[in-house]
Amino acid sequence: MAERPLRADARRNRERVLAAAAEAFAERGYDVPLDEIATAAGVGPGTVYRHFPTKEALFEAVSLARVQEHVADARARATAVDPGAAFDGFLARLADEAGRKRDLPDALAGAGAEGVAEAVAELQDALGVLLTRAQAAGAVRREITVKDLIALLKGMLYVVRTAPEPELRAHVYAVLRDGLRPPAG
Amino acid sequence: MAERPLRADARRNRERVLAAAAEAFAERGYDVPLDEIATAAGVGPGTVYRHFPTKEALFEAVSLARVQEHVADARARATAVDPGAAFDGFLARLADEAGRKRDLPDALAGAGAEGVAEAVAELQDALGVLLTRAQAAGAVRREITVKDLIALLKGMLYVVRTAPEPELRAHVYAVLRDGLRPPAG
DNA sequence: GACTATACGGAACGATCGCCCCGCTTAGCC
DNA sequence: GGCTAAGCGGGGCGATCGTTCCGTATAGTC
Repeated sequence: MAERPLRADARRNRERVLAAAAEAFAERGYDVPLDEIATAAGVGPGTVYRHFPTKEALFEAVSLARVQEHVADARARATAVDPGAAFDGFLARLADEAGRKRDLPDALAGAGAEGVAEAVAELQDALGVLLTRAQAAGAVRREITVKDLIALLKGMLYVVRTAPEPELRAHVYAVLRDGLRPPAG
Repeated sequence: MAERPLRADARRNRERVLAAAAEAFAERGYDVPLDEIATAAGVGPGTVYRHFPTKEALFEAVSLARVQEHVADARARATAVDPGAAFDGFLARLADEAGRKRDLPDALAGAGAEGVAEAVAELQDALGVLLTRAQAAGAVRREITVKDLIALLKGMLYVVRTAPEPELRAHVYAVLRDGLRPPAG
């Protein structure tokens, strides 16, 4: 165990690779060749493999960071005075982020990764709090489960990713938000 | 021009390839190796290329058929007495179909194909009729455009494709349907 | 049944890409 | 400054896959 600390250059390179990968995956999805990520990081492919055993592992590392970011966001909103607004705020931020990060839907899908699945579970918990509170406040229909919600979010992210027009996005968001409200009649 | 008619075996093989491709794309998306499609069709890869200049062309042919199927469906519902029900029916059928056809979202996306884009335009027209009538009947909120609707449909198809549980699908459908209704207040 | 254009099958080519190896460089330490 | 282990780079291997080529088979025609 007792992991020896990384050499300074190694740590720097690891970070560069992560940053380059985050950007590359965000812009072009999982399909970017690994060599391109390496080049963007100013590093050889071998170096990437020194830090991440596999391309998928690299993707997972990036996904993990992405998901955890939103876990933190959800937690931060968990105690807001207005549960409905807190819920909406989370959705809005997620939608906004998705416009810049092509890989967000895939990250949420987990792709069968160990650590990411755990983070998604955390996200479920954190989102569950937001959801339950919003439901209790009458801002969201009651039969929706956290799983439903995450599925819907993935759908929204997918739409946003393939449709850059802000107006269209706004409509999609509005439909989702209103669809989540308790039915009128 | 004056295309000479295909030889009998050629026409049979062409059809087999199309059928095999439709099934393969439906189940596994665009990523199925072409050789597998050929094998499933009981044909060599060369034969596939005799009928379709490129793998993408084959995919487009399949997509075209898929989209046209729904164009026909939309048109058939255009004159129904209850515009709201007609609209709902179209949505429901589309959602149902998506469960069995992984490639439907991509087909709708058009993927930059000549003929498919045209079919999607037709779908827009046909859907536009359904939409306008549903809006006039007060069954769908007015600010939604056909483009919004198609984007939302793509999102729904994506969700359905990645989530096999029927209950979850039903919830997603319900949220979408209710989100499309005119807001209560 | 023979002839020919059409079509078929599948081996092989080339490009792409994930991943590994190994000789060279360099950080960390005395 | 010298020593050593950690780290680096990039050439290259192997697998996958789209596509092509060409010798063989067969439908269509007389």
